[in-house]
Amino acid sequence: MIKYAKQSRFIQAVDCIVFGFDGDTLKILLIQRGFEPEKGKWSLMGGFVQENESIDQASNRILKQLTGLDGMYLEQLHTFGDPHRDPMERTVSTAYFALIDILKYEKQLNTDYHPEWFSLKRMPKLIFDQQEMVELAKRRVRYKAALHPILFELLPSRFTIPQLQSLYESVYNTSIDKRNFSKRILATGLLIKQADKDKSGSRRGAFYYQLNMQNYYAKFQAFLNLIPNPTNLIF
Amino acid sequence: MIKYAKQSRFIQAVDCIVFGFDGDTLKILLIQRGFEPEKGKWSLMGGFVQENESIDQASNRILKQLTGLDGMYLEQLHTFGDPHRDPMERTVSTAYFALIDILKYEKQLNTDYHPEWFSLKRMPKLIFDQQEMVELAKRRVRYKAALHPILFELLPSRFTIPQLQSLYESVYNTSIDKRNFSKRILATGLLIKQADKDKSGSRRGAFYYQLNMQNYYAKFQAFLNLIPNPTNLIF
DNA sequence: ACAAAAGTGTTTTAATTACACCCATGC
DNA sequence: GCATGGGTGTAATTAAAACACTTTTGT
Repeated sequence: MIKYAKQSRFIQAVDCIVFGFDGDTLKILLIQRGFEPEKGKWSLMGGFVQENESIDQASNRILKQLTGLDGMYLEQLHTFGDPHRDPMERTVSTAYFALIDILKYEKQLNTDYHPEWFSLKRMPKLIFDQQEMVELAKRRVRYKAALHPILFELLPSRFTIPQLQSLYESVYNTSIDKRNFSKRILATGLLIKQADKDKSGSRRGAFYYQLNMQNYYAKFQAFLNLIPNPTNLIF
Repeated sequence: MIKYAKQSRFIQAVDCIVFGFDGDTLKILLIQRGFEPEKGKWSLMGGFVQENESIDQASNRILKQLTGLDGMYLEQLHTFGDPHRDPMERTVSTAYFALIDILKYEKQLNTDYHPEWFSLKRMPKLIFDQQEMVELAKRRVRYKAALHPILFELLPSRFTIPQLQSLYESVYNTSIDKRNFSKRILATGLLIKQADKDKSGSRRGAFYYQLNMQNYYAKFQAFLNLIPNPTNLIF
């Protein structure tokens, strides 16, 4: 095949920022890097794009290989292309972020590469420019979650409104009035009330809800009001 | 230098979608591709990332080389990595979009590569997956402009409120009540009224305004209400 | 009977929408 | 003097925010 002459060719990498929620704290999944340079250091789930796969496919494959996880929400974040970001060799990396329910994927999580969940507040230093990737991913999640119902991806398929509220509160590091929160959330038409309750959090129990998937897909791209005072947010 | 063994290396490209406004219509800048494959076909401003530059730098360089334009608003859009997107050779392309005032850059526009402005409604077919890039860029601009004051990048430094309104109307393909529009826009605190008027559009003339750059940078990342009924928008 | 979390309704305030007339000017 | 686009104010409506008490139930 004729090829583009005299052009440089680079390694194309993918790095995945996996956010998880365990019902209490927002966490990030890290592994110990399996090869040089920086072998053994805490790192994002990363790898190289192969000849026969798209970068979207590569991100899914790499996540699956390193953690056993698949089928989760995964979105392209940004491409990092500083010529010196990887000291070994020029590497362009496209970062993706994923959102999962830690408990749901607990059994699926493959421990070959010793993945660990870290609280966002107590993360180790990461290699290369991965700290920057994580900062951008955090901002993107906060930004997007103010308008779109992505945080449901962090919860089990059945969840309670108090659980949902505590998730929003931890993402925005704020406290929200529960009367207004439940009004706002129910007004989206995204939730279907279940007949039974989660009794683990209180004596009285809180009703379970499930997503109305029809409405979820239909309204996903629209602007929803999911948090108080969105106009005052700066990212 | 030791390198990553046995990994594929790909061409890394950049494609730029340049949106421009001439006071009347929202347009896109295209050139006739200067090399094979698809030589002579209408195309985005594209090129290859070099050894010594970041992809952000490459996007600026390529725009400058092909059009003479620099210093405009330029933002990374998305990275396209389908293995067959370029039939010649596996190429990963990072798309950027730019926003400029067509008239302001008219003199700076270099015609070596025969760039032409096309109305978004009457665009020729583009090569590879560039149509998809343009669609995504249009959606991104509409999305972002509903919340952030990016459309000012399409206007001269001095502009009138009717001009601004007609820009919003053409981006959202709608008509907006002028009383509400001017209230909304002035309420942002982004505009400084000038003493003189633009007499070109009417006998009476419309006052010029300029951006308050302090407030512009300060509020750029915040959520602003710039269009009516943002909650009803679907992108 | 009481502690602990769930659930709910109303008032107040703020934001958004709808709507119509006068103004300035060049011809 | 009239046609053309520019500029402005107010009332009505809707959405968001503030706020407190009752319910359930395990101990």
